[in-house]
Amino acid sequence: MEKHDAPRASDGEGEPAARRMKLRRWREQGVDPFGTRFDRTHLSGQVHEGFESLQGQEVSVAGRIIAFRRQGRAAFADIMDAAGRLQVFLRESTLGPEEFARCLQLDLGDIIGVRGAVMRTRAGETSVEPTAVRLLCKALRPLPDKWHGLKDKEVRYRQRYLDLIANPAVRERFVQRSRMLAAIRRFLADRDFMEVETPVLQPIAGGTTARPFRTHHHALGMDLYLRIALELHLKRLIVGGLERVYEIGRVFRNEGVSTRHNPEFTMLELYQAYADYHDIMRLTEDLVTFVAVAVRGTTVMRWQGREIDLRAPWPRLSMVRELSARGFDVLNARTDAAARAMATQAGVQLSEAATRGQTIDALVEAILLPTLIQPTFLIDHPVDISPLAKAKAEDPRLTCRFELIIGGMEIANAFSELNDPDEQRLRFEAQAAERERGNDEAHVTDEDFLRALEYGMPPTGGLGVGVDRLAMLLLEADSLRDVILFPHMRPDRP
RNA sequence: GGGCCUGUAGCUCAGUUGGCCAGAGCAGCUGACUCUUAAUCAGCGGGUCGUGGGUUCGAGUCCCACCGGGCCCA
Repeated sequence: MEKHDAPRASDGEGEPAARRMKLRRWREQGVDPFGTRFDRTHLSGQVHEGFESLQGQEVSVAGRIIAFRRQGRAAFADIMDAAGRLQVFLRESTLGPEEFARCLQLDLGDIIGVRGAVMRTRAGETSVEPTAVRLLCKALRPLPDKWHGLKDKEVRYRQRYLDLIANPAVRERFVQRSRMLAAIRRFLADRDFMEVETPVLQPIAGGTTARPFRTHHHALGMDLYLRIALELHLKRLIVGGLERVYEIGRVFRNEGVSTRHNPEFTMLELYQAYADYHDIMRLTEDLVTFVAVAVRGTTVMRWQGREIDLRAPWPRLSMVRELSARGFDVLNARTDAAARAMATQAGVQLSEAATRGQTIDALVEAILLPTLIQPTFLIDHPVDISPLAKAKAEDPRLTCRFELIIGGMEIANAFSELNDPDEQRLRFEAQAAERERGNDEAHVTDEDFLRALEYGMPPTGGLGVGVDRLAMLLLEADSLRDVILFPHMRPDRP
């Protein structure tokens, strides 16, 4: 194979080989292609916004080259930094022939720092005309197509950094997600909630009904589980007198992957002593509208082709009454079997052992949820699917619990926390019986938690919010994968 | 778990009924150009057509299996 002085794609495996050759050339010229630091004075946005006062002034800017237009003894490079793009106007007469020639070795994707005067081109483009250009990082792979961008969803999720480089809207969405989290923290801080962190690795995974991930602690020689909820530790803190606590953290559930499910996702859970679930409903209304206005400046969202107005108050809807109104009086069916028959009739598949509560739950999901587009508090959950919630005094078959439904999605779940340790023990025992019957999602008895309750937990209202789903709504995303930076994917085969 | 769709150059895509069909644009390389901004102009290189089988004289194209991804449903 004939060797040329200039890099040729045909010499190796295409473009990466050409870039490797340029890498060598920079080194031969005494330039470290992976620089250390650069004193930046301005972001691209500041140059654009402050042009009037900056014109003619020297600034230092840095960023990735995303476009390069050669024009004889001049060239235009567009660089991208955290704030956006900025044009760099490279001229041989300003840089000198040697330095200019060097700049022509730059590739799309390289990261450079430049120092020069702020100016405007004849075409009116605000630019920096550098007297010095420094290579800060050589890119060894080419960027996605400059015009069509990066569309392949698999690559976008697996190599999110490329998505962020190529698609500004994606970057903006994650900036907004960050603002959303900040707004939640601000809201809770204003109400004297204290942020805490509790264990992810647990000997038993409780706080909800879900299948956990299992892992192993070698030194202790024991299996541990990744948490499926934050609940039980946070309630221990209420016992300990912290009174208003919250945690925003990752939980892990060993279930399927879809546009609305990711095996690890972010939960917000908060607990407020001396409150009940009615208080928590009002708090939830305030929280969600506050965050919506903070992030979007409005309570009106456009989501999956529908308009959703988050303005409070939101209706409270009894699930059992609602089902009953549609001819499914499951709660008062004579037997569990009769209850199941109603569901089957409605075309809902159930296991043979489904309890009345599970039957109601399945019917709600099939019949009610899809109709609840505007924010709605669904209340009156059966006690057997709510093992940690206080029962209603007026009907002990139901609990003081609500789920917030928006856009047909469960966004939040809350209740007046059960604080009677003996009652809690009975609930755990009922769950254990469930497990015996083969439901491996049933709640596991947590003796340590029961002991904590025996010391006394004040009446408490608790709330859990699916942060990613809330993000879908507020950021108007169709899929969870569009609000999670690195959604779960099967391992890529090399 | 079920159904539908999908995988061709670094990126975005086209490839008729199976037959000079392995292509285009961008990106890359060479050259020209000191105000471009999807720069332009001339030329050049680049492919295990997801993987493995099968049918056929002949497969990117048809069949089967597998791998990955997307959407919808339970």
